[in-house]
Amino acid sequence: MTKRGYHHGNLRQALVEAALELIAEKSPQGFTLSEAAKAAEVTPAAVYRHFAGREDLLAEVARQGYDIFAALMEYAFDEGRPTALAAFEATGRAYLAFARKYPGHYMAMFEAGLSLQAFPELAPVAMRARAVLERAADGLSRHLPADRRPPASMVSAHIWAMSHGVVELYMRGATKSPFPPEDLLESGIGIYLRGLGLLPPDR
Amino acid sequence: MTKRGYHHGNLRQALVEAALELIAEKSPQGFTLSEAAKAAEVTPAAVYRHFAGREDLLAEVARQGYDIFAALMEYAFDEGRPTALAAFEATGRAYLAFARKYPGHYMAMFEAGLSLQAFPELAPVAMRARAVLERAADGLSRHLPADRRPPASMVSAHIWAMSHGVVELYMRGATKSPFPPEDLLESGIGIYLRGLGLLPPDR
DNA sequence: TGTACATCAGTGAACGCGCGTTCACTGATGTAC
DNA sequence: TGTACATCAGTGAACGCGCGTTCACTGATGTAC
Repeated sequence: MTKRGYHHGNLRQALVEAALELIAEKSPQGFTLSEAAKAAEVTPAAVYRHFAGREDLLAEVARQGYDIFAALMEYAFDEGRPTALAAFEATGRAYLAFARKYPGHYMAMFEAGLSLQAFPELAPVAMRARAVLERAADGLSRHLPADRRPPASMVSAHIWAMSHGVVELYMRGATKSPFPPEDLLESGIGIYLRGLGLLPPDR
Repeated sequence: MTKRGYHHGNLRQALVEAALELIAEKSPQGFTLSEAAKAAEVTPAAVYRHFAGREDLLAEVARQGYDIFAALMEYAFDEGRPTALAAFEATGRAYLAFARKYPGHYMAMFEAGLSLQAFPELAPVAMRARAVLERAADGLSRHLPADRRPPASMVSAHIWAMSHGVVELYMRGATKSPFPPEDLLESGIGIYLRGLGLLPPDR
C-alpha cells in the first residue's frame, strides 16, 4: 500500500476495485458504499466526487465487467475459427472462465438486478457480450439442414442458461456435486450439441 | 383482514407468508424482519416469540419451500410412469412451474445463500427434492447402453443447471428473450435428451 | 523563477433513517380446584 | 359455575449501529502572467 497525500491520484478506479472485492465477498446487495470508501482509504463523501452514488458505482463495476466479458468471448470465438463447432465450445468455456476469474464483475452483472433503464450505458455493452454467443450459435446452425435448425437465438439462450445455472449452483453455490463445474458444463454442452445433430451420436 | 385481539392466533405462519411476499418483491437480501412484522400487524419484538431472528424466519420459508418443491416434483415424476422419458420431462416442467408459482419460496431456497450448516433442518428436505430429479435421471439412464451412459447424477445436474439458468435469466431476469421460459426449457431439455440418444435424431 | 489565483479532490461533521435485537411489562387464555 | 393463578403471546420503549447522502470547509495542484 503506497503512501498518498491529500489527493488520491486514481480514486475512481480504486473504488471500483474495492467494490469488486466486497461484491465478490458479500454479494452485490451486501456491498456498501461506506465500506468501499474505507477500503480505498477515503471518506465516504469522497465517493461522490466520482460517482452519483452507491448504485452508480455498482453500475460502473458491471459496465467494466461486460467489457471484459465481451472481449473474452470474442477472443474465444475468434470469428468461428478453426471450425464453428470448436469456436462454439471455446466460447462456452470462456463463459465459465470469466465467472471464475472475475466473480465480482459477474455478480454485479447478473446478480445485482441493475435496471438497464436506469443505466443506459449498460445496454450496448451487455448486448455486445450477448451477440458473441449468438453469432457462435448462428455459425453452428448453418451446418444443420434448414428443416431441423432451431433459431440461433434459442440455441444461445439454452447455452447461456446452462452456463449460468452451472455457475450459480455448482461453482458459487452450496450445492455440492462430484463433478467440477468446468467438466459439468463441457459434458452438458457436448450432449446438447449431439442432440442438435452436430456431433456423432456416439463417442 | 379480520379483526384480532391481543393474541394473533397464528402469527408464526402469518409471518412466513408476509416474508414470502416481501422476498418475492425485494429479494431475500432486501427482506427485513421489521417489514414482515408490520405486514402481519405486529410489533417486531413479537417475531422473537416464534423465531430466533431474521435468518431463522428466512430458513423456515426455505424449508417450507423445499417441502412443497419436493412434493410437486414427486407428483410429477409419479415413480417413472407412464414412461421414464415422460416422467423425466414432467419433472422438468414441474421445476419451472414451481419457480413461477412460488417465487418467494424459490428465492429463499436458491438465492438467499442460507448455510445448510447453520440450519441443519434444511439439509434433509433439500436432499429429498434433489433425489427426485436424480431418480428420474436414473430411470432414463437404464435405457442407454452401459458404455455410453453418463452418471445419473451428472444428467440431473445438467438439467438442474439449465432449469435454474432459465429461471434466473429469462423468467425472473432482465434478459429478454423471444421465447417464453417454459418453451425454452422444454426445447432445451428435448435437444439434450436427443443428445443422450433417448429421442430419435430428428423430429 | 516567483507569485496570485482558480480549480479540483479531498475532509469531517452532521442528518435522518430503518435495522435487528433486548427487556420489563401486560393483557389474554387456559387450567386446577 | 366461579375463582385464583400459571402460562403464554403480545406490547412499547430503548439500544447501538451502520447506512447513504449533504454541506461547508480546506489542502493540493495547475495555470496565467
